[in-house]
Amino acid sequence: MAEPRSAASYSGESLLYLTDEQLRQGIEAMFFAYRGFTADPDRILSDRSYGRAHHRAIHFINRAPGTTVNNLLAILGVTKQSLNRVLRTLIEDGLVESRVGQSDKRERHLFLTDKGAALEGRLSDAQRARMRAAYRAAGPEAVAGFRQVLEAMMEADLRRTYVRLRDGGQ
Amino acid sequence: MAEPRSAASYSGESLLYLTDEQLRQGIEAMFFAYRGFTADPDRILSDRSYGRAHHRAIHFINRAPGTTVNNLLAILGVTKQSLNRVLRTLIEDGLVESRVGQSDKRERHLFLTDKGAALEGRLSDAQRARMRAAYRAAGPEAVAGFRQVLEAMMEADLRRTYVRLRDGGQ
DNA sequence: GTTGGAATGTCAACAAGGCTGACATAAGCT
DNA sequence: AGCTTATGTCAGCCTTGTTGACATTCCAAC
Repeated sequence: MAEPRSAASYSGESLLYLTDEQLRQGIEAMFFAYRGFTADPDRILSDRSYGRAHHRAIHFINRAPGTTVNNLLAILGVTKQSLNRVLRTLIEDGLVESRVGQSDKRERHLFLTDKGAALEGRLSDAQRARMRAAYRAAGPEAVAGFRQVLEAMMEADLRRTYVRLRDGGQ
Repeated sequence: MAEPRSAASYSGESLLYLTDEQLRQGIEAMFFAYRGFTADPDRILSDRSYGRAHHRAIHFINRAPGTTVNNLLAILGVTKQSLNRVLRTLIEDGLVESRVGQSDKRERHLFLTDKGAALEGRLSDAQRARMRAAYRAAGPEAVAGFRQVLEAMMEADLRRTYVRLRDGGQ
């Protein structure tokens, strides 16, 4: 007990929100909340023999129509082989269309079909409904803080991707 | 355009934070932030042939020493077969100790060994360091909002588990 | 022009970690 | 004695991550 705890050594400003206990509560909140976050789409997908990976692909193709496979890889952070398997089933099932690039024929540009857009809508609606309820319960100031902390938690390169998507999309 | 958008139909209070676009940004923030959230522990574990499932088990055994298998199942939300596979390797490797219950000898109470506690420390330190940086960057009000929104996003039964852990643990 | 490297995407095989189902064992409860 | 509960285990399946090998296409250097 010779050394004061770092949180107590600044008397002017309260740093009690940075104690190990507070941080651990935040970590556990993140863990439990993420389960809620994915629960509704998971339920919808469990029928169709699709999983979370399909959801992610559909989401970002909808978000940036015409994106290339390579682009999607960078966003999703998986290997191209892993993504390819998911894309193949989505293409076979007629949810995604893959068009060979005009300028560069190595590239494939990805689009949702009507059927794909329909599933995307169902998944988004469910996920947004939960998000909306949480936002409404917490209020606008809390939401602003929520977004700030999440943004600070991202790895630098993903934060750039996130911001680009956010500012590019409307 | 005959119908006004729901966000615009209340003139007294700004509900602009509930637009679909805002909600989608929140969804994507959650997705990218969770990657950052797990990145550091994942890196540490990738050497050892352990994965995220081992991390979760170790975390909650450390959190509630002496917890039973059934208890842990409820917290983690996986099947006993799945958890058992993870626990078996942790016990074999001498990170976790399983003691038969005194009052009810059917139960197994789980504890971290010194070796297990050492790994838990490394993992927590890494995860807390990122959390601390994010908290510090965002500030105390943002952190309060962050926690509020996460809590509102949990499924009801998990929120109870979360609150019980939070209030029980100091 | 040809050729060699880089970029892009596909196929095959494997591992982790979810899942269900069936079953065994031991212990508590009625 | 018989039912229920807690736990562990085996077998087999699925999703989704991985690496390695390979085909196609583009581009730049020669």
